[in-house]
Amino acid sequence: MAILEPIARRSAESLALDRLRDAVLTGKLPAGARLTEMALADQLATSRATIRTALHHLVAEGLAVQVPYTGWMVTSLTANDAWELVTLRASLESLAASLAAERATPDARAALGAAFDKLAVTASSRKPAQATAADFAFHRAIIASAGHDRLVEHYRRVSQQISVLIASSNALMSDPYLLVGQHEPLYKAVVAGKPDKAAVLARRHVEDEGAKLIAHLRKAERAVAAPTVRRKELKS
Amino acid sequence: MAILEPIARRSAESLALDRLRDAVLTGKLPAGARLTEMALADQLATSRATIRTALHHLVAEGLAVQVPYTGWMVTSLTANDAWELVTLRASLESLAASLAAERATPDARAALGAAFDKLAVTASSRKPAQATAADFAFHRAIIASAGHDRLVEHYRRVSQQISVLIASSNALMSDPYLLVGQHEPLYKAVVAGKPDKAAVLARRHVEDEGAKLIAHLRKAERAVAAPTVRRKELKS
DNA sequence: TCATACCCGATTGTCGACAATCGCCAACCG
DNA sequence: CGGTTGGCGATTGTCGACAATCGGGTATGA
Repeated sequence: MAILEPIARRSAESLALDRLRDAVLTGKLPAGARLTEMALADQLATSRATIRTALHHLVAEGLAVQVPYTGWMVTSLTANDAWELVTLRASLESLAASLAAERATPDARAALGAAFDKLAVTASSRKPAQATAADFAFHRAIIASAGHDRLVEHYRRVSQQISVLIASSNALMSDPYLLVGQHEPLYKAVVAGKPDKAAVLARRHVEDEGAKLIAHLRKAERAVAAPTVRRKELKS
Repeated sequence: MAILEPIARRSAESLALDRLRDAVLTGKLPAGARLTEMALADQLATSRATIRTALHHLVAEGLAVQVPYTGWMVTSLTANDAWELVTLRASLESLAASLAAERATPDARAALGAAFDKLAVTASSRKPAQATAADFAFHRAIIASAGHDRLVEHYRRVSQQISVLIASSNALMSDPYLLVGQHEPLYKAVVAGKPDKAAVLARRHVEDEGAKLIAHLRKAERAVAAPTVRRKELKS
């Protein structure tokens, strides 16, 4: 019966949001960039109203901020923000690991195994970008295995901002070759169904990696006198 | 010098958001209520655009949901949602208690003490509504003491939904007389500067209270066949 | 030379109107 | 009589125009 796929007719708002989110996460719109409604409306060939709701969603996702009567800009994050994000992520991921170990379905276990295998493959191939992607995907798989919709949503908000942080700071993450060893204990604890151990390992892993990121950012902050973003840099 | 307060000229959007949030949290707009832009625009005497951005914020706060081309409605929560909210709140509050115990400033400690005293007073006065308010305020004080802006934001989102849940279910919370004893160990652990103990106590307290709420909701769900909200009930 | 007041461009805030879409219901056909 | 199709009312999605507000620059005066 089901021969034809449904054609997804999506609203312009939703399309605009996807474009904007992608541009931010890939760094095409760098942290701190000013977003003017008219310019975006021109570029995406829609009206300001459409752009406006897309920007509201972007703010809800933590990727942009709005200052009244002045404008919108891509979230700009400091080392202190990084600390906030890491501590939050550690708590959320710890909860997810615990739940995943406790109540993961066969499907979830399979997805988790696939994500871990993918991580192993990309890690040995030594391509940093792919390895980082697989790293994030593995963590997302753990979150998904928890069977907790709101947790997914909160985690998404936090991890997306961390993505921006990493992209905008050229932070060098761990050597891909080490990735497998860093994730293996957590993976095993989850599939072995040991909630408490999984929770501890998840927290420690996130905090360890986070500590490197934060240290990197603190050093960078000391090096440059942070230029406050002013109203001028429009640029077509 | 500071004799006159600055007059806060706020945008209509912001005012509308406040009205809507208040209506939801006080139950004047009950869970599951349909929100039509035109009706709200009429009542608040603004345009649909203003209402729309306010509704977007309400969604971001977790108090409403939007279904494309169909409408907006006040968040309607099930027992499973309650489980999600409680587990999340426990993790967030545990983190907050740990941080608060570790790095709370004198100001924060003072605020915490005031909140606890207020709780003790209202608890002995046996006015359920005030006691519940003081309960929430005490927990908010702990979150604030953590010095973690994003944690405040995430916690707010979770706790507001729990408020809706409690208000809409007439869930009877603990006897006010017991409130002090339930919070005292946590309070002492925080001001004594014992992060690990505070974290454990916070988690346990939230989960214990949450278990009661969830049990209450499960029973209520079994009793009534949940009526699916349809498009009809408009009501002027 | 410095402080003050004013003006001006840029951008968001607000509005009303039109188009697209959805769910329901009745008419229709087998 | 059951199922399908088409239309209808209601609501959101999208648009362009005008008003309110902000920040910076400039003229003005002592």
